[in-house]
Amino acid sequence: MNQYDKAMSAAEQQCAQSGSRLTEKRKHILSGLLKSEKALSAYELVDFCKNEYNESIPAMSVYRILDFLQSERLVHKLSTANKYVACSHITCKHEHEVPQFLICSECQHVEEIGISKSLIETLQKNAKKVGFELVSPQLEINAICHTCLDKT
Amino acid sequence: MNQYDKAMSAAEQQCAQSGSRLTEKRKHILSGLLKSEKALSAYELVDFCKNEYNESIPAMSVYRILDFLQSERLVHKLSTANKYVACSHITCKHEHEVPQFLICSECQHVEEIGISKSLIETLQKNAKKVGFELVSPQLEINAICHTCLDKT
DNA sequence: TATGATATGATACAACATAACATTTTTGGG
DNA sequence: CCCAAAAATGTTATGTTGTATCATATCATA
Repeated sequence: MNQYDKAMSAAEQQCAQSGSRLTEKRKHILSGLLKSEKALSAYELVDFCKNEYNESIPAMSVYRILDFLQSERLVHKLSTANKYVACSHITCKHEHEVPQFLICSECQHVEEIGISKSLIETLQKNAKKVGFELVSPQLEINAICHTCLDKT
Repeated sequence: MNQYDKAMSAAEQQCAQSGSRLTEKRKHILSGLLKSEKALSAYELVDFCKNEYNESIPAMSVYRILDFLQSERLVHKLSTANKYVACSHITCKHEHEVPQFLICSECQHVEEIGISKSLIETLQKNAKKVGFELVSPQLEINAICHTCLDKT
């Protein structure tokens, strides 16, 4: 079974477990994110569904579906880009770590990595110094991927 | 001289040094950010100029002025919030560090702190592992400030 | 099959942002 | 001092992201 199918079936499982439904439309949106190299905007997902499935989903519904997928921890929102990505760890069993996203400023390619406990502790300590408590931090860092670096 | 005046005069100096002009309108926008507890959107700055100076600046101009102020390193954009803040270190002489912003999810209060060399190195190393080079990273972390924590 | 809960549709609009072109203001050389 | 070039700002239109509200459809089950 390839990565895409694995992710889809893991998503099914996740929803079954939480007693929610992974409907056709929700699957289509998730599939768009899984198949894409880049993070996609809600409106790009509207286009994807039109092109791939000849299905017209209103933007409103896409936003709702994205909210649902985020609540199931299947999708992340990149707030710096106003775009969405499938969680890279859908197929993992272990608890999700605090996610960190590296976003290529050139090609928009995104890598999701975990943050080590010690790094989080450092961030927490620094935050505390100025009177803040981290809640559910998520790091988004703009960088350049090696593919794009090599091109220049 | 109070903090506000210090910041303004440091901004003047900075612009003089780089051979650019800190016009009235640019000063007004910067003053809005300096006086505000929170990060402000471009449109909130339009309102500020109307209220404070009875001056109607089109949104377009505010965006241009914000671009200018950012290029002079007097202002930062918080991409997660689509809002803008005055740099906390306008009055410092030393080189600007990579900035990190703690943003209160409740009251929108923002604290800017520097990131230690060692923390940056760690981030850099982690990025490299997945094929990315940091360029000019900026961390934005959503958290809760103690004032808001105490309220609940 | 009726009922309530969940999911989706339709319409309108708010908030953030930029493109393209026009006008005004500033500045420095003749 | 005046003119030309450069810089700053104005005007208008439009693009992009996101939400509010109310209507309708679909599903799960008693």
